[in-house]
Amino acid sequence: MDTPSPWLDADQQELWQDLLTVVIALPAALDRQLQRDAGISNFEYGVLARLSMADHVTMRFSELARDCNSTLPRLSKLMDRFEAREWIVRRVDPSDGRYTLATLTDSGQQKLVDSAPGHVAQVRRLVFDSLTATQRRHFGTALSNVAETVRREAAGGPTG
Amino acid sequence: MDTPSPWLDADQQELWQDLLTVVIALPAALDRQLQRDAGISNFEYGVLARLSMADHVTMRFSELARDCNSTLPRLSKLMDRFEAREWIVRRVDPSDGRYTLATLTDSGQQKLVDSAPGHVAQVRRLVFDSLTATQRRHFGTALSNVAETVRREAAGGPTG
DNA sequence: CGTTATAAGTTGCCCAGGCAAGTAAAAAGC
DNA sequence: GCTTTTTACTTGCCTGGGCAACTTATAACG
Repeated sequence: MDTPSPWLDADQQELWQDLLTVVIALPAALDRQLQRDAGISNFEYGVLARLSMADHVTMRFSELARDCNSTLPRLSKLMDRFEAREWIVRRVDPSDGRYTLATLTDSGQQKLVDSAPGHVAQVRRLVFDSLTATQRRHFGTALSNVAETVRREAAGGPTG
Repeated sequence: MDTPSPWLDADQQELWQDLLTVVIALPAALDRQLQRDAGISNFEYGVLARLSMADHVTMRFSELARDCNSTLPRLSKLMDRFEAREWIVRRVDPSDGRYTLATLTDSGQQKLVDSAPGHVAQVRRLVFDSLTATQRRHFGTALSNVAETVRREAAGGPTG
């Protein structure tokens, strides 16, 4: 392979700065709105949302962690809090004692329903309203590539 | 105004999931590489990089915080650590005692120079290599809009 | 000028999350 | 079938970062 120039050019720098702004400030903005209006974080919202879409509103911890871009310790501790608020119940998987199942309770579902509209509105406002229909398509395509690369990295990646 | 449909459609959902993956997993991947190869975080790298580009490698804390998407308390504590490692020196702005100036030391610059190549390579690998030239342009345009919106939100936003 | 208001940093308290070590259950090896 | 390994989750320890309260320095007001 030839020697790749070690630095980013001006265009790349600008894109990179904007991307940094988005990856840092966007989650912060989502957290602010959810914290203010619903007392939960963006991550917590995501877990409730994912569970609500599962069969019998029930999932294994490991699967839930993967889908929510989380680690197991992080999810385990979150579930402690959710259990205390009675938003989920924990039980050992009867078919394999290593797995733990989380099931969303009625009040957990209610919490999601209550906080969803404000959150969705915030997502619209911060992301979709900034883009034309064409831009949205292009953005989606490019983003899908980057997301795929990053997902692979998060798994075994180039190290494994 | 008419009633906006409260949910995202399928395309929007997909874009949104990819965006969530990127904003969560991309910083994590950057942190892993930098932590492993240089013992610093992505945020710390960004602060070193920004300072290195300033006149006399010196900036006011408030300005540095803005440019690095940081809060003052966060930056203040980071500077405690950097000062302990002698990567920066702190001094009161002689022209206005409220401001504090941070100046990058030689070893601070050295740290940046040492860690830059690996970091830049990681950025290339995770972002730019996933995109064609055309996608990169489109992506940059859309991203710039979103970044602008999010920056405004981080400042006074719609509340202020 | 003395008083009040505003701006820039700092500190303390608290909590979330990372990592490494520990536990428990199932699968593999022999 | 007993030991060893692997998988899934949990726990403890430690650090980073958010927020609110405090300190200090200038600006604005009268």
